[in-house]
Amino acid sequence: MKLSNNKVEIDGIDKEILRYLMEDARKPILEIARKIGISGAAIHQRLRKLESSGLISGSKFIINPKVLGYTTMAFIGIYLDKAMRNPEAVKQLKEIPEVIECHFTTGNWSILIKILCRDNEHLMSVLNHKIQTIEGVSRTETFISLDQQIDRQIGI
Amino acid sequence: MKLSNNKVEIDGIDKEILRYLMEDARKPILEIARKIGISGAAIHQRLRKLESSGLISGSKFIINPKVLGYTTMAFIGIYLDKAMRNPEAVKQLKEIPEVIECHFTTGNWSILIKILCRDNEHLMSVLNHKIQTIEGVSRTETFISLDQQIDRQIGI
DNA sequence: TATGAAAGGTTTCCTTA
DNA sequence: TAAGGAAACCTTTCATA
Repeated sequence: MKLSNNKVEIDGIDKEILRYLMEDARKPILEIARKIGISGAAIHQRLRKLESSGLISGSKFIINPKVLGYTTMAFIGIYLDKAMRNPEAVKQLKEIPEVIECHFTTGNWSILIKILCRDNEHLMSVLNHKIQTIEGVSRTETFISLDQQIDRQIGI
Repeated sequence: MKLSNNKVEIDGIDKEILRYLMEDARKPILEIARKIGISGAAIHQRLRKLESSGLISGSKFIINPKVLGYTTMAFIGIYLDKAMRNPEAVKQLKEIPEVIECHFTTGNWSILIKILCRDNEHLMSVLNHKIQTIEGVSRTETFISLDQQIDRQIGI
């Protein structure tokens, strides 16, 4: 149900279903159905409702980049020239596969990105040859993530 | 196959399977099997291999926090007193449900976190009553994400 | 909002190349 | 070591309450 403030209302059963599937998207629906005590078809119907409300944006297999040799994660604050149209810079950032997040932010920087590289040498090369060469990028500040301690979705 | 440099070697079929499942974790395996031209059982066997290599860390339903009323994302750089043991601060950050990422970083801050709040008022309350009250936190710098333009996994 | 039933998909095991 | 067939179980949709 969609409330006037545009939030979606979900009940305890919806939450229970989502908590299982947020942990493991391929958990058998019938297994969840037996734990909750309703039919599999009822769960499918609720999932369709949650999908059309926009609460569920999809499902993903999560791959571990370290196993592919991507061991260096970094945040980069980007200063853009006043003259530069931000959307053009973002368009170019999208072409860089190492860039995995990009945010327009308040504060000193115009843009904050998260990037994933094989090692420090690769990071330096992406900075010098891909980020710094984008038109309008005047300066960057790099923060390497030495260790990620928390990575989760909002609790429901 | 695990190479001496600890990277895992995957072939074109593995990549094709993963590309489908990284987009949609519940995509029918038999549908993928028909597109690739091998049996469903062969795909399951490859997925088991990829799981035991650690390349696949699991699967998740992705929920859209905006639909639950969480519209304000922010990054917070945290300065810790020298005396403070960082792991103790992280332990306390894990208890704050709004904190969805936490990184030890190089640079000015000890810790960089990403948080998800309902609105600016909620953000201010988390900062003042939850983050700043952690022992050892001396100062914070907040960057609100006005708009996230890129959010993806590493390409394979 | 929930159900049973039916058609098709998942997953495992065993066998084969 | 990688692939396929078969069997038991699960998913998904539909008609229906």
